Amino acid sequence: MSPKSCITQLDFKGFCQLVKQSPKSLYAELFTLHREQFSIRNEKIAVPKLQKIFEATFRLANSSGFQAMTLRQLATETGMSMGGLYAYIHSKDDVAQIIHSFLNRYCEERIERLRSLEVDPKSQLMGLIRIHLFLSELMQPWFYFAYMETKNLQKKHKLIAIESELWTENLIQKLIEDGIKSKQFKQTDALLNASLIKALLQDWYLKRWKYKKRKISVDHYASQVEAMVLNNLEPR
Amino acid sequence: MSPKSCITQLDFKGFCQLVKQSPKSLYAELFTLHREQFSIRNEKIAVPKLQKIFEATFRLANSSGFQAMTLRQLATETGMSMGGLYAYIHSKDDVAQIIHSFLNRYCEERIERLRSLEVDPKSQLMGLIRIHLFLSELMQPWFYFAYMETKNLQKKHKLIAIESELWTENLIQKLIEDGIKSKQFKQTDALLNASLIKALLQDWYLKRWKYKKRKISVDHYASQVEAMVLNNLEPR
DNA sequence: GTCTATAGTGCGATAGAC
DNA sequence: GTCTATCGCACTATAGAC
Repeated sequence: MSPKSCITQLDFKGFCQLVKQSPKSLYAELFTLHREQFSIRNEKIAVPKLQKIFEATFRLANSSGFQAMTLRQLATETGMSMGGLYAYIHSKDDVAQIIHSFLNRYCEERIERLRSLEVDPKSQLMGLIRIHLFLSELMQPWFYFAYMETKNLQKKHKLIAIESELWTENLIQKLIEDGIKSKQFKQTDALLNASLIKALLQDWYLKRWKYKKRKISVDHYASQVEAMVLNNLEPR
Repeated sequence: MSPKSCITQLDFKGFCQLVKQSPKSLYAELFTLHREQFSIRNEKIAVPKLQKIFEATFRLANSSGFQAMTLRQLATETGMSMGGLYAYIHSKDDVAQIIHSFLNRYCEERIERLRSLEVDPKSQLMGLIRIHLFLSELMQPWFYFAYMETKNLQKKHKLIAIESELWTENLIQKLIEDGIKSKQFKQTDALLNASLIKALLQDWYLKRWKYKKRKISVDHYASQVEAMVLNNLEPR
């Protein structure tokens, strides 16, 4: 797909073709990035096991909390033994830390790459909203986990998580400020508006169960958020 | 204060005078409502201890999760012994359950009482937004706890929590629909708009640390949310 | 690389003195 | 009503066979 295609006109299906992500490629990337943390050396063996481990972690942790999940449950759920599990993770907390740091690197890389496809502030902002929603749709359990389990992290990793929360917000804020300068947007509190937009983006992955039940697609949600944001930012 | 005073013109200070809540009255109400769950009979002794227990629970659980909090920590933090603690709670899960069900009853009662002070749909909606924000400001640790720890509850109590999430959303939805009928609002998807408004309301207590750091008051936040909602619902 | 078996820890909860 | 002391259990993590 041409890198010149506008994100603002992209739907979720098009987005998926653009990022070409499969479960296999995802966990291969995870294995490469965190190689030194695993005792396993053989990628062919590791990748499918990692997929099992992380998918089971999301099932268990996202339904009753990471702290409540025991490694015995995780072993049962993955069909592995306790000992087998420990070839892939050094400790329970390691799993949470890997999820957080992999998700951060993964998303920042994609956002940086895709958002440069638009030129004017308004299109860039609309593009960023779509990218964020589509990414969180593609990686919903990861986003949900990262949001709910941040406070279980050690202080060091907690600070990184907070920085990452503020990073997206900052991007949004800058785009609003640029839009005000170029008269596409009216004068307004850019930072507070950025926070409110962030809240709308996060609700998509925090309340997925609700939207799924109501059969609201991510494309429909994106267009509603875009409309709300524009109604609030554009001069009347 | 006169019950005729409009909520739409109320600030947080006025709201506090209206509900006349003090820590003591709050925990007295909690003791009365959950009397049968405590072994303690003497209210004079129980109320200050309950305050200590719940405030310590919020400190510990809201910073690193309820599951991670141990009863030994809670005992240290309250200056009580393990044995002493068990005169007030029958189990650790009891604490979470009491927080959830007390908060629900507490808020529903206040919302029902206050929201009837307005007449037209638009004012009612603005009033409901303010009441919700002010209540969550007054009881921030409670709201935060309820949001983050819902999934730790047993199935039975989890369902009640979900119902409560949908209850407010339903109120908002109905007010939007009424506003559409009375032509105050333009034709729009009332339910989806209600969800988005809910997300904005929840962000206030979920990201309190952020707003506090930026010195954004609940009054300012409320006016921004109101503006955003009206820009989106009113005809251009 | 994966298993079974188990060591060692720290938890929630209780019994009984005061 | 509150304390100290302790029980029994389930957990994380590891050692050693295969």
